[in-house]
Amino acid sequence: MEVIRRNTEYAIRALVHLAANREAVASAWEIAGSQDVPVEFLQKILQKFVKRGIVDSHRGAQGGFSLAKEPGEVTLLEVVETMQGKLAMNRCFLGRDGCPRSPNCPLKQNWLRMEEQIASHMAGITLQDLVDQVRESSRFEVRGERQ
Amino acid sequence: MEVIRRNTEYAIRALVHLAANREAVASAWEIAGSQDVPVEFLQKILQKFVKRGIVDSHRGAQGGFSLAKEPGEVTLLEVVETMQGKLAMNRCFLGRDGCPRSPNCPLKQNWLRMEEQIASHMAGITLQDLVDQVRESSRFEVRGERQ
DNA sequence: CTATTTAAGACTATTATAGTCCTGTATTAG
DNA sequence: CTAATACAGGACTATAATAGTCTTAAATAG
Repeated sequence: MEVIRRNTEYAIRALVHLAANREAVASAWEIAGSQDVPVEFLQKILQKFVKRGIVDSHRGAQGGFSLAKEPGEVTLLEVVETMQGKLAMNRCFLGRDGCPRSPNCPLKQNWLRMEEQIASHMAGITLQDLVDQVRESSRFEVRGERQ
Repeated sequence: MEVIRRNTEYAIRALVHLAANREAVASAWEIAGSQDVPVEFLQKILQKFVKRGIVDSHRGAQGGFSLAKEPGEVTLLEVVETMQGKLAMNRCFLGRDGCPRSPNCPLKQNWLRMEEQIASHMAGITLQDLVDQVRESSRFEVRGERQ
């Protein structure tokens, strides 16, 4: 099973790109190219972040997208939830109006605790952290490759 | 997003049923009825646990299924993994043979840590725990309902 | 022998995700 | 003012994953 969806992964990569080139305005086309994402799809994705106020958009020639906040202030949790909503271990399905077993469901509390664990873990990671880590590791790579 | 799938939920309920009526052999039909699960579908599900040695099956008249292990020895993790495989936050998709960004992927370690957290949480819960919790909470209910 | 019940695989239906396309509107360079 | 650029948004299609059904075979209790 897979928790993080494709478009969420795309979103993260795009935002890391924006965070790395802070100040600059990058077009969807440019981002898509550098991050291996279908352009039209990426546009859709970025729109969600614009609505959430995480990304600014600039129409017209020389337009594009830029981060609306400091990279240190955008958490992975926000990004993931923007794309796929609140992560749930299990919203109980049976029963039209909520799970009929709900009162004595032995798992509810456990699922909730796991959800909280993941959420708080994600809330502790910011775009800035990701940018830093990428820089760190690519420094090694470049050194290695230079002869 | 939803981590636990429908059939996994069915599986858990079925196993809790078997754990609660330890020793007894219950037919798929009986379990399905008491747990609101489509019978044929449940059969498919139980087969997986038979193969894993978690459930014993008994063919023929008066046959059915029974737990092959002590309820305290079957963990939620085993159950979930039997149904949906190892839980992954994100197996990176791009690239035929693994993610090309892998070397400097800023998230890999984070995803792994989260996966471990969830897995160890689930490994700490057994069918016995679930049965106990159900008994606990239904005691209240019965009391409440008896006028 | 016959009812019952699991085993197993093929098949279908439904839903979720991924991806495309088209039309419109704002912006800006010239 | 105009043409080119680039986002906005909705409709549409494709693909894949999940859920669920059906059919035939094999085992076993009585």
